[in-house]
Amino acid sequence: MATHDKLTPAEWDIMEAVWRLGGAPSVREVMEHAYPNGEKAYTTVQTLMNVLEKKGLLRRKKLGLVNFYTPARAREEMARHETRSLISRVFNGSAPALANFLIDQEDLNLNDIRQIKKLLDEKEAELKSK
Amino acid sequence: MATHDKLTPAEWDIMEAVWRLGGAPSVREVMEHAYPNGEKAYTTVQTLMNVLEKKGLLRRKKLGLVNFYTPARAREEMARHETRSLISRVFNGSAPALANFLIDQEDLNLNDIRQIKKLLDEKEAELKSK
DNA sequence: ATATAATTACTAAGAGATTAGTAGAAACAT
DNA sequence: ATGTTTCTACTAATCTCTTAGTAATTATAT
Repeated sequence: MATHDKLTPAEWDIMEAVWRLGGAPSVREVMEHAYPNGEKAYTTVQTLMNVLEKKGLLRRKKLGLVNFYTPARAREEMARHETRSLISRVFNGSAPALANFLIDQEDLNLNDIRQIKKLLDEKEAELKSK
Repeated sequence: MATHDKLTPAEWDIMEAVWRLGGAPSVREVMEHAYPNGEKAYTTVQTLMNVLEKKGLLRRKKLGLVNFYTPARAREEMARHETRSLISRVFNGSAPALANFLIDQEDLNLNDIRQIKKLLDEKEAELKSK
């Protein structure tokens, strides 16, 4: 249920911090990591984290009187989700179309290109072997 | 001013229709194209289009008593913007990281791979010639 | 000419996102 | 033991997005 809620920007900030910190950070740790200059109030961060728990993206465990939060999904999983959403909205559902666009529009240097080609070779070999 | 407002999902729907229709469609044309089964009320579409005009993404011109709208930005420009936003949020600002992810995670067939390689070759040649 | 239809401008209600305050409990410092 | 800090739970204000209604205006049909 609520298997795939989309992350809002503020929520993404929080998740980034949780993923980055690793383990089971508290509200305070997340706040200090995500907003080192007090950009957001403590209770704002707390609220966001509880919203994320309700959405099923964080898990909460109380030790003593303090809540500790762990991510319910890997960052990579979210990256895939966001990427697919871009592909379907903007590139008409075609991953190759996004790839083309990237190569056309974004700044890739010779090194990048070489590396991407290597990956493609590997993928190609993998496909052929099946 | 307001040089780069992000498109919300509903706004994206509208812009898609405007881009697709070409020329200078009216509210009714956009509505019929974007929501052929009356999913949204006429005035909803109207409101969205006026918001988009305020945000600088559509231009409005009144002929007789009817407003006609033209996109203020090309679809490709928006695609670039959205893609960059993904790259910076999710891929730590690295376009090659997204490319790698795509190749790893998305379903590319042999044809796709061949075509992407071709593009890479062209890009490589272009870079070397400078 | 009068009713009907289409369009606009304006307004607003409801939902979701963002921000943060307040009250109360627990721990801590002196 | 009392005052300070830190945390939670709860509440709420504000903002943005989404949806659509209403009133006025113009065009169309008969």
